[in-house]
Amino acid sequence: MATALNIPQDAETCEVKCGQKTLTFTNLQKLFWPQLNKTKRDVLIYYAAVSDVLLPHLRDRGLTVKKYPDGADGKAILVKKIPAYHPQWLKFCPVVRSPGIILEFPMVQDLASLLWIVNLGCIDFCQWPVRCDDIHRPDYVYFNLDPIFPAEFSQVREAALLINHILQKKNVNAYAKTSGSRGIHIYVPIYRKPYQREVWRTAKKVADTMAKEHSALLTSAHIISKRLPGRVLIGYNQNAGGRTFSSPYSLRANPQATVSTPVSWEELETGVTASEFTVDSVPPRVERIGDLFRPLLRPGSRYPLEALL
DNA sequence: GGTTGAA
DNA sequence: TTCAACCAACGCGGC
DNA sequence: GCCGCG
Repeated sequence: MATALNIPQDAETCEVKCGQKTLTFTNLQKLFWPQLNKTKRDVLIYYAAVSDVLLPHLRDRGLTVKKYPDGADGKAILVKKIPAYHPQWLKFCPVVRSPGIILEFPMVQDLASLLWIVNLGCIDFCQWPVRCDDIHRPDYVYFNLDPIFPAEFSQVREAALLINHILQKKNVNAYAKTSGSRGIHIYVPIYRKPYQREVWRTAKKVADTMAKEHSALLTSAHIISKRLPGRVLIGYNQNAGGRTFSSPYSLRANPQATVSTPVSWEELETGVTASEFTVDSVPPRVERIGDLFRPLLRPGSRYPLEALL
């Protein structure tokens, strides 16, 4: 059952009980998507509605927070250090950046933390691929598929299906979500053993091999000028240290208010588009089919990194 | 968007 | 009480 | 060492 947030339609501010915690929502009528007539209130209601499927993916992972004080078309402010005024129950993941310098990344451990961060003016969520108890060993390998002009989303789908087919031949199950804009993200859950660097090296090897063997469809070139037009980029560099991935079910700050949405391989075969998954359509979809990314949370669905080679 | 701290 | 300032930074390859 | 990239 989805979490419904009880905010009066026309309230400008509102106090909400979240278990023992009390949250104050502010500027609720602020238009975040003027063309869609969607407000900050709609963002809070969206995240509450999908919180059952979103929270397990965010749990124990550091986040980078992006604020959009002027809505989805406005400037974005990246906030790595949450200011001192945060509630005392918000949890952090301390990361030693260099000797004597410790950065504290916020973690969303419950609904209250999620909504407190959303109230800062946050639209999209980016999470670390590692959990805080072992910040050097990722939980998954990640490929970022992006169309290179004039390629379109249909080619990205085709590329995703090809990559899945190749991984299936290695008896590896992968999971896909729309990026929310023009691409698709592919996740392969791995045992937490190899260091980030090793995961990156393997991702590069896999991407380069696939691009070499299917050069009419794929490219893995890091340098933009070396990417052939009309191909699909299979990006591996997000596996490098210190990078974050956009979370599943994250809203995107684009004019359509799309959502980065897990999709099945069958859906990709029958031709879904990225634009059909939005702030309006995703909550009922999640109610209907649950979380297609749930296997990523189960220890039993993981592979040794070498299985991808 | 929210807060702090200076004017 | 008003108002400006602040709010990130790094790993990787290639050259 | 610096640039391009994300």
